[in-house]
Amino acid sequence: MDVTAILDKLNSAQEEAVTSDRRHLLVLAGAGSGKTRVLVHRIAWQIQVEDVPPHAILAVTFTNKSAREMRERIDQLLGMSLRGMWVGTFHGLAHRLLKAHWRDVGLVENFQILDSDDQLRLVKRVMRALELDEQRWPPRQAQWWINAQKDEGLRAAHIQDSGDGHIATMLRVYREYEASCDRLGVIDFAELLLRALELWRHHPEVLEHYQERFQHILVDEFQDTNAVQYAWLRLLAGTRLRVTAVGDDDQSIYGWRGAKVENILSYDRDFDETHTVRLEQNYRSTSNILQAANAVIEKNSDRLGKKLWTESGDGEMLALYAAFNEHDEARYIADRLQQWTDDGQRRDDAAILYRSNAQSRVLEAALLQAEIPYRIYGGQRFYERLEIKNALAYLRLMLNVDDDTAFERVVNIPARGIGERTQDTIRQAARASNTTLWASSVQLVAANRLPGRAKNALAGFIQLVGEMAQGSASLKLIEQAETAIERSGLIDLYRREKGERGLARVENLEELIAACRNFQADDSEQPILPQFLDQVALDAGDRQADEDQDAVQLMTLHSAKGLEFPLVFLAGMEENLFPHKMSLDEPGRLEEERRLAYVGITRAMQKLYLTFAESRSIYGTESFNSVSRFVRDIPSDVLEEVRLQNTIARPTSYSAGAISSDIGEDTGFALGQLVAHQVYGEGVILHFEGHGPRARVHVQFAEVGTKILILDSARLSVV
DNA sequence: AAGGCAAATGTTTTT
DNA sequence: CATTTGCCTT
Repeated sequence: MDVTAILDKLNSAQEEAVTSDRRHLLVLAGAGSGKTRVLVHRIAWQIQVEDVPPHAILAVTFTNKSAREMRERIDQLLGMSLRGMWVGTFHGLAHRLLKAHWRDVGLVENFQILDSDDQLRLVKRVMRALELDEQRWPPRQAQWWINAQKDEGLRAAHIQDSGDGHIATMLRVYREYEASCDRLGVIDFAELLLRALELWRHHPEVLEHYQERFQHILVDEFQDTNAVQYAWLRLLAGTRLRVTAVGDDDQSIYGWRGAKVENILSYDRDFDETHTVRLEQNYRSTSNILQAANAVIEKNSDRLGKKLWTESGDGEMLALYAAFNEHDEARYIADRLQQWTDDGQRRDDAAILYRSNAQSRVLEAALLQAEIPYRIYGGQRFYERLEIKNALAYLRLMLNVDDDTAFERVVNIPARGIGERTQDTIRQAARASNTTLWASSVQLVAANRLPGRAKNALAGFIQLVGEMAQGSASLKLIEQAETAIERSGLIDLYRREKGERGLARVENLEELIAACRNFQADDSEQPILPQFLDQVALDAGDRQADEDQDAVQLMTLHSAKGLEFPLVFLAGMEENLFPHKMSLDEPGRLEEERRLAYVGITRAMQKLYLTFAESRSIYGTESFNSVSRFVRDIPSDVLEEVRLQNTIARPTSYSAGAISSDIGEDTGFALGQLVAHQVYGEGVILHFEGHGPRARVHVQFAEVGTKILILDSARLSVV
């Protein structure tokens, strides 16, 4: 076997990782160090050199995107398709297992997946049934709590009722929620993983079967595994399977979602015969950028420790822009982007990253004004949109009229006179006779136990769905989707909806049809619709953005993980915003913010701009934050501060809002001068900044504190 | 049952 | 500030 193709172009650390023959392997892969490459090449190594059959390999990722990418790259490298190899997300694999072993874990055969939106609805209903005050007990919080327990592997029965009011209440909701899920035959995302774990725990024979089948497990983004995923892996690994874990403790940014960095920190304790390889050579960024990243992350404790380096040159300095406010910040970024494209660069190569979504508005406005095309990532995902979920609910009903979740969702959409009252009656009847909403509706109509109007409306619905379902199993997927969207009246409903919104909804429904057209079933023997619905439930649907236009990318730091851009802006580098004020009190959470900063910095390949605003309006109130501590951690020899007209070396400290100043010679004012403002009253001039029309002045007012004003428009008068 | 208004509320979100 | 939510009216 010629192994040169597999080892070709790997550096020594990468090669060490690819070829390691110790039982377990931990690859600590720094940002931009060729992590996916190592994973893919190691799989190729196992198949071609170690003669492991593809079906004995299990590769686990977190996102569908990376699963797809991995599969593609292996196919490419080996020049063949590896049928039989399992590559998927934790959730996808869990789903696959549960589909095969539903009986063993107490599920119904056609169990449905509950997404977070459906989950919240169900939690709400449960809480209403328990007569809990929604003010006092926000359903979102209960949902959060339940998921947190599940992520830790705790069922309601495992949790001790400490008598504490809060926990006791949450526990009651959890119990009821569990019961409801069982009754409805639905499972949420966390439950997929938990059941898959219980499958191993309670069915050794099943576990053994898979332990015999697989020889290698490879896990990507290992730092993001939660307690259940980790336990699942350890059980599967048993004493024979070999595990390759690839991850970066410095990029663990999902702790708030249950991810445990500890898993990677304690890997070689829990798995014996472990070899650890560090990938520290970076192929992405300039040396200056890496220096900044290293300096920021070094301040964290509890690291396994890594230092990125590169063979490429220093590159450009990092730039820091101190904006007067968020609008100034946005305008500055737009200016730089304009220049970038004027220099002949692609907008696609530039990204603006921020801590929270709320920051995107102002940036958008500035880009719009500057006529710079942009694309926003994040926000609502395709399959989570209202109109899409409604269409899918009709599809689910066509497949199975007893799908209560779907029934409830669309029984009155479009409005057909089946209001809250009628629905309540149906629910009660269903519960009383222990049957589904559909069955009890049929009974209620037949038994004439509803007011005339409601009865007719409900009978109409029953007939409609019945007709839609009729013979639909023999139709093509796309025809079924058309039925769901048109016959249900959904499309007309949204066509009538006025404004942008209605238009967008109609377009989205058309998009759904297109998705059906393109859908490829895994198993062509089986009916296609259920396969489509399952896939949709587990795939958020890559955010539908028109890829064709060259556009600047806007996204949160979290969504930027794994991506890279020649030009990056990190906007809003301010205390309280980043690190976010919610994370300030706990050291652990602060460290996660720091890792987020590290992730942000390491996205940049050539040029990195850091910007912050001295004044920022958040939710209507103005706040003055100092520059982020993460900026202050960047060594001054790789960072230069940008001023409006000229560039000066970065001052050594930013303490107490000290901003270097130019003297406003031609302004008629002097430092320390007493001035008056029409609104703020009297104050003292502290600093001048900039020149010409954008010159700013810092004034300490007696009554309202320090304000930064644009000199031209402030209309200050000498006292 | 739909539409209008006031009130509440606002970190990050792979599945 | 701006959007979503829930309550209330017709």
